[in-house]
Amino acid sequence: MSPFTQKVILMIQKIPHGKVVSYGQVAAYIGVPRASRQVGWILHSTEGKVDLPWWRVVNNNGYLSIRGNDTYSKSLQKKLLQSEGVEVDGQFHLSMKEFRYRATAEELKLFELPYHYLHSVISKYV
DNA sequence: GCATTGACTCTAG
DNA sequence: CCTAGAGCCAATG
Repeated sequence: MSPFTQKVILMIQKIPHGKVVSYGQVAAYIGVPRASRQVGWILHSTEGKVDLPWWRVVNNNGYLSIRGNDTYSKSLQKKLLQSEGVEVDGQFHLSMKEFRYRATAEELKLFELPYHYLHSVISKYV
């Protein structure tokens, strides 16, 4: 397991109950701002193998973008989100404005991001 | 090493 | 609000 993968997992595990983040946000928070697709890729490849709140990761416009139709599906993701208070509509859409988790500098400390970069990603997700 | 593959994102129109 | 297209980069074979 690469350092990148470990950071992705760690970041996802920090998402609080009842909140969501986007794939790109996870990537940005660990210091690789354009690696959103890899975050999705990792989530797919580790499904069922790693203990992490995968359902709290959605795309940046608020839609659930999990692809699976069987065990891991949009329906399951919707159910899990709603069970923790996140409202998801019939189009599998939710309000990022309302439910997005915003990390603080303190919470991102372990990723050792350069000072100016750290503050730019924090201000990016207001 | 090279090509392919995405649970992505951003911009333009 | 929607669609198309380009860019993205870790993981795989």
